[in-house]
Amino acid sequence: MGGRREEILDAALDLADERGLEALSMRALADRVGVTPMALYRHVKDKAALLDGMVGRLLSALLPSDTAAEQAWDERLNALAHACRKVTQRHPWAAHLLFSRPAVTPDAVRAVDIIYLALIEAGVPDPEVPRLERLISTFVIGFATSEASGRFAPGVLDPRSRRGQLPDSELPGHTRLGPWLDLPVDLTAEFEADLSDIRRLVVGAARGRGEVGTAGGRTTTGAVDHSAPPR
Amino acid sequence: MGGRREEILDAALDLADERGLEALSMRALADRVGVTPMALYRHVKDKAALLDGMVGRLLSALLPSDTAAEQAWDERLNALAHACRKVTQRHPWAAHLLFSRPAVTPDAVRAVDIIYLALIEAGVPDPEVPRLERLISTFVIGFATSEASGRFAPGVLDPRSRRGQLPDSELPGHTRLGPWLDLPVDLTAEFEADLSDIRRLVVGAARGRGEVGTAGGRTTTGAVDHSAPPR
DNA sequence: CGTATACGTCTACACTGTAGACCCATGGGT
DNA sequence: ACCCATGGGTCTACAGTGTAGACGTATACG
Repeated sequence: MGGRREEILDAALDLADERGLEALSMRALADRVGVTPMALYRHVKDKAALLDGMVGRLLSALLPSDTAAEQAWDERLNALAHACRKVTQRHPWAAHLLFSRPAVTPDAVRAVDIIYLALIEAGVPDPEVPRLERLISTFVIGFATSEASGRFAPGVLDPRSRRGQLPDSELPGHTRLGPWLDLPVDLTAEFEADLSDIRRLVVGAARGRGEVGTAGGRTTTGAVDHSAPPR
Repeated sequence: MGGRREEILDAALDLADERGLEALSMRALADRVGVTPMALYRHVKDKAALLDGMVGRLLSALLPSDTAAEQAWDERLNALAHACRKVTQRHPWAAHLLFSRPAVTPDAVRAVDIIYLALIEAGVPDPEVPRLERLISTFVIGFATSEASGRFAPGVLDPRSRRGQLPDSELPGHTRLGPWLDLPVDLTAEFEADLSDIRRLVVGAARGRGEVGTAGGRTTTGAVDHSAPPR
């Protein structure tokens, strides 16, 4: 009963993987399923709904495949982050959709809950947890999207020629960093390092930390007000 | 000489602001400019090039409007971040484009340079600067995009009904956080808090920091190898 | 004068998403 | 035996989309 919808979604996934998202038209998809374009609308309200269904399928297939709940909080966070990156590596077209559609599917909520639990276990005070969840997920999805859509490096022009557009005097930072900019980046290592930094940030939030403050004399604590519990 | 192109780009900006990005067709734009669709192609290679030109114009108009270079590094970072968010607040459609098109325009490079300089001045060791720049810009753009495309909250369903899809036993994190999830979030305050956290992360990278380590016994330092300077 | 250059128009093509009407097999219920 | 609801599929048609190609025209410069 109704396995047809999943067939269609999977066909759409394959098609997008092979020929890119912009090649995913209702007609092309119908062709691949071996059916008339309009037949798809029996199983999918819209093209938008089709896309939603596709990311839903991705999330359910790859995110909460966690058999191990015995790991430490930071390992669980890491696993989730890497799973997310793996998805957008396998399906680069999906990255943008993760941003456009709010995380409203059950599996997405489940993923959020995993992060909540990890933060709580890390000792982050309850009122801070939602903010940190958003911070983490935003960064992870942002990194994955940047990588998938080529915002990080190579592009068509290497950093050298990119810089060439402007006189060196306009770009003191670039000239100062000089050779460091030209080496190829190992994005996996960088992702790891970033996650490690974020982990540090979480443990910082776990102890009340107010003394680490910035060098610039600013006094904001980085915490939103949580003096009074909500009614 | 060629002021026509800017006229067209500005008309496109206005149109996208008023009626959204999906209403920006070559025909509609041509109408607004008072011209035939094909006339646009004299000034713009593609529709893609049109979009690129639009974000270029946004960046050049709003990002490096910095008259004050006398501020401390963290204030300059803050200013840049807030400018970015302001852009995507005024032009929500632009958020996705920031991710899709690599930062290749001169103004984008200039923005990157500003971040480089700030990090250097903060005392971050040279080899770490590019990574931290990517981390920061990724987060800032990610936050702006999330906000602009409704990934953060309200959406159509409030958190209560969202949670309702799943049994509470499946979402221990949500139930534990309970009331904190239902209050409206002040995204401006949250952004500020996030930036403050990131600032802390930067000063952490500035001193060699290796002792803060995670609670879980993991020993990664978060730094990529920078023992040997590149040739 | 001639000619190049910038700008614009018209027509046409191949595609897109999708509304509306119609068709046909299956399986119960009466 | 009938009827008819339901799930699946087809055909046609419409309004839009981006854009290639050929053709026009007006100004500026040799």
